[in-house]
Amino acid sequence: MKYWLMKSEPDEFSIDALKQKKSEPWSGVRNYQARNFMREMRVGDLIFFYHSSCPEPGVVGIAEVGSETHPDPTQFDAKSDYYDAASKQEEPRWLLIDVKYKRKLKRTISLDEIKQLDLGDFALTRRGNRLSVLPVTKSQWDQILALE
DNA sequence: GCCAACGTTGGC
DNA sequence: GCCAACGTTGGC
Repeated sequence: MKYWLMKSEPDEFSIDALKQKKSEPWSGVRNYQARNFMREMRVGDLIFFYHSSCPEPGVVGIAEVGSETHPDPTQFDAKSDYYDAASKQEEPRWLLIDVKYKRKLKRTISLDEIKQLDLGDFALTRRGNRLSVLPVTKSQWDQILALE
C-alpha cells in the first residue's frame, strides 16, 4: 500500500465537489513526472487531497485510488483544454486514475503547519516544487494526519 | 545537444 | 497581481 498527495485548485474541483461526485476521473495531468507517479498507483492506495492556489493551501481530505491507470480521453478531444495533438490513440501519452472520495478532514492541515514538521525529503515542501501528483511516505502520512 | 524564450504553477 | 521556479519548445 502506497500513499500519495494530489493537488487541486478548489475553484476548479474541491474536496466538497469530490464528496458529492464520490469518484472523479483525474483528467488533465500533463506532466511526465506526475504521470509516472500515477502509473505506480494501485487500487486502494490512499491519497491526501490538497487544495492549492487558494487562501489556505493544505490537505483537506482523504481519497483513494479507484482504478488502475488508463488513457486520459481529454488528450484526444480537440475541444478540450487538455487536447494533445501529438498523442496517438495506439500510444496514448497521458493517463489518469479515478480518485475516490473517502473522507473530509475535520479541518485543513495547512501547508504552513506541514512545513514545520520534520518530514525529510518531501516533494510538497521542496523549494520551487510544482508537481501536482507526488508520493508520500508512511511516516510523512502519519505525521501529517496526526495534526488533524 | 545547447540554451534562450516562453508558459505555467502556486505561494504570498 | 506579482514573481520565483521550473518544464517545455524550438532555433541553431
